[in-house]
Amino acid sequence: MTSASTAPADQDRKAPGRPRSARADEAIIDAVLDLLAEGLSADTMSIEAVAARAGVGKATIYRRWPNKDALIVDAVASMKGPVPVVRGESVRDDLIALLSRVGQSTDGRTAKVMSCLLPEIQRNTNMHGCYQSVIEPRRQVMRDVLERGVRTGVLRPDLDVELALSLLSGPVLLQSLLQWNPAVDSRDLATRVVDAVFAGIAGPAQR
Amino acid sequence: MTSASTAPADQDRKAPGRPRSARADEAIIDAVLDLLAEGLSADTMSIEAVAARAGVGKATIYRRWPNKDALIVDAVASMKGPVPVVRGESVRDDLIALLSRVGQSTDGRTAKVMSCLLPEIQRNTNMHGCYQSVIEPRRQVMRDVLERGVRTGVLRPDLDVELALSLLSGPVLLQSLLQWNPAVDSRDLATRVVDAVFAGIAGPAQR
Amino acid sequence: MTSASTAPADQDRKAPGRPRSARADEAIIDAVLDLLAEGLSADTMSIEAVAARAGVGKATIYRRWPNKDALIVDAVASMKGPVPVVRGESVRDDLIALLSRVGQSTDGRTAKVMSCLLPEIQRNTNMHGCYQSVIEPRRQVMRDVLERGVRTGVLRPDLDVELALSLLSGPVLLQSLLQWNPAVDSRDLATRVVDAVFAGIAGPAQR
Amino acid sequence: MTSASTAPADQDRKAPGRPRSARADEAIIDAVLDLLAEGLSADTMSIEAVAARAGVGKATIYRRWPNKDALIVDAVASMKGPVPVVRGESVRDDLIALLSRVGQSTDGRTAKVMSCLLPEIQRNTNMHGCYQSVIEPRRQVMRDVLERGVRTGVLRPDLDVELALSLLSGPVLLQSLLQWNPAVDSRDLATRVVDAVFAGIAGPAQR
DNA sequence: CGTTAATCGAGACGGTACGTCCTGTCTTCGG
DNA sequence: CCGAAGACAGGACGTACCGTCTCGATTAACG
Repeated sequence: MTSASTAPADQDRKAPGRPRSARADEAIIDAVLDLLAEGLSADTMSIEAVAARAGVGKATIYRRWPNKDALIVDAVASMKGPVPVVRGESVRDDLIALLSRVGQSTDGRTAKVMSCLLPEIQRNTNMHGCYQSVIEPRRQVMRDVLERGVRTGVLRPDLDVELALSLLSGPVLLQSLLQWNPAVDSRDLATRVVDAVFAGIAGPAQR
Repeated sequence: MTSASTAPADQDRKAPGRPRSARADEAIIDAVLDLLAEGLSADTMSIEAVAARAGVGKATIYRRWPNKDALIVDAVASMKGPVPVVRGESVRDDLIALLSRVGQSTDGRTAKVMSCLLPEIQRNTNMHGCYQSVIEPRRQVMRDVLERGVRTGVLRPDLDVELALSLLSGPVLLQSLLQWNPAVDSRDLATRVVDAVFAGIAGPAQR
Repeated sequence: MTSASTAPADQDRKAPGRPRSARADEAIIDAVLDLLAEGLSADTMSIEAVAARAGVGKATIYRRWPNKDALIVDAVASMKGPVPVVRGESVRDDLIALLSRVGQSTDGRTAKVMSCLLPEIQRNTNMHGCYQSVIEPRRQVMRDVLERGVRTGVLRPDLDVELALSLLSGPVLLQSLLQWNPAVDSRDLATRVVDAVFAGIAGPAQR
Repeated sequence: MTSASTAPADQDRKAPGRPRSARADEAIIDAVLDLLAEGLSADTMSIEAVAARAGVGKATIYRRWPNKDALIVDAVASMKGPVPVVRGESVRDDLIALLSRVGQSTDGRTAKVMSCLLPEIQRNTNMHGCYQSVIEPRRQVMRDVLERGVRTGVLRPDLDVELALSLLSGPVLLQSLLQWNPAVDSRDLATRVVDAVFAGIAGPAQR
């Protein structure tokens, strides 16, 4: 996933010279996440600070990533961990479980860092690769759940899956992005969103 | 609205010396919007570039705004124009009208600039004032429409208005933020979102 | 003399904007001379160290001089002080006086710094301006003395003045450049060189 | 002469392992001389460029020389070739012959490189070894010629040999160092210097 | 003939300095 | 007093080398 990963099977030829230090990779990624968690934005964070924190020369960073954006993309991607797996029984429970993970993580700093990712994407062309590696796989899991729901009749047969994807993830993402209310419980919000989207908001006069 | 605007009627005392040039104000705001429309982010945009584009000295900018963030907030706020007014007949039509305006504008550059605003808010404390002056008024208009819907029975009597606000604006904002599909028509998306949220996505097996 | 000297009479138009600080000029030159006197060579000396020592930003240095070489040339030139004036009575005494000053100065650091100048000249094209501003004026003084000697008959009527210039200054400069023997007294060496060049080294068998 | 030359007779123990490549030695020295001849100074020349030009790893250079200065000293020393031998008949002709070689060589690049040597000596302590191996032997040859001249009566009996050494070599070295006039013929200059120093420059009024 | 050990090329390592650019403040001038 | 122009101290940028190190692959002489 890391752009600098020297896939050993890419070519049978292995690279000459001293191999790159895995410890440096870790230290750099860790330093980026630390600094992001300390509240620095992607632009405020300086490469020099990353190098100092990681105990690494600047060149060691620039050897691996062409620019700060690529570095941050990789750092964030590494933090997200594996793509979640759903239980596959209840469509509603699966959706709640998936949405609960948005903007939350076992690791404390994940929550702070995650919201740095989306903003950069739309305004920074270099960040578009991030979408592919991080966001899209998770969207695909949710898409699968929705299609299963259509097949089993839990969801409307004429459902626009992409639209439903937006209906569900939009509100949750917006909350984590803008943190209008940081006290909101992630699981509780997810439950309320799923239920409301399932049932609709129309009243008696509408039907 | 401009934080530095020396409202002449604010005090009976008139300012001594040369009054500030209104032309400079306009030129500066215009330059900021131009640069944002050209794709620069709030951080990439340098004050020096704004000054050069506006044909103005840097001091003239710093005399009016304490820092770059405040300048951008004002620039974006000035661009959004007046708070929209709804027709007040059909709740559904009013919601569609409001959501259609998100991420779109008569002015071509508005669409590009708007999505620069939200990302900055949650990570930049200086930007929180922006929320108050730009976003919240528009949320209030939609909140009013939703409450009217509850009263008239078009919406559920037990509706959580804030949640409904998120359900409706989340998907639309997310689309404009991430521009997953730039070809999406703004009005069409708004219509589909409103209808889906009204009716819900649950299928026959669910009921 | 300073390349950055904003000659006020150069144009009747005076520069707009804030004028350059004379204190910064002095502080920078002083820092360069200090560092050179501490034994750093022209290459070992870093611009960053100069800026730190002078309490000045790097940009303030680069605004005045295009590169390190030009800075050093100016620093050394400023140190040499005014072109010496001879008494004009005895040709021999004038030559001894002029040669004594080579590689020596009342200021302690001058001696250490001076020898940094010549080596750079021949190998660094940027340094050629230094020759014009520092060395050549002093050569001209000695040239005048020699021509006076030819007119008064103290020196041969067919004397090649340029060659004599080399005969006299070569040995003295070489001593100061290479410091083969740092204990050599500057005035004593000058006296012995002048007398030997006057009389020649040929023995009885030669005449 | 090479400081790193593992004299095989130095110890009876011969080194185990793969012996050092003589081709690498040559290639490195050659690359240094090439780069110097291309106008790079001792400091401008980077070890990395030497390694690249020589087709050699950097470690192969650092295994042989402790630093750049030592490398350059050896490179220049190797270029100077053997100490010249004089014919021993005419003192004047021998001196002219010796001085003509200063700053000139059959090899085209020698002339360019030689003047890089002296400047470094006096300001770079690491270079002092260079004086011993290159310059002093040549000075000794000239010293012998001068002492022979004193014995045979061609030169003054009370001649200060060291001073005479400076009188003769100073002007010639200075010319090659500063290249005030690159068109000067080396042999012609030597002749004029020797004759002038022999005869002195004093005129009729002096005697 | 296989072991051993120093060599080779290549290049990554932690650093330092480069020269450029931008920030937010200041200092001058003319209007 | 305002406006423009621009200098100021500071600091991050991305590049280039430094001198050291770590690789796999040679390349001899020794056992």
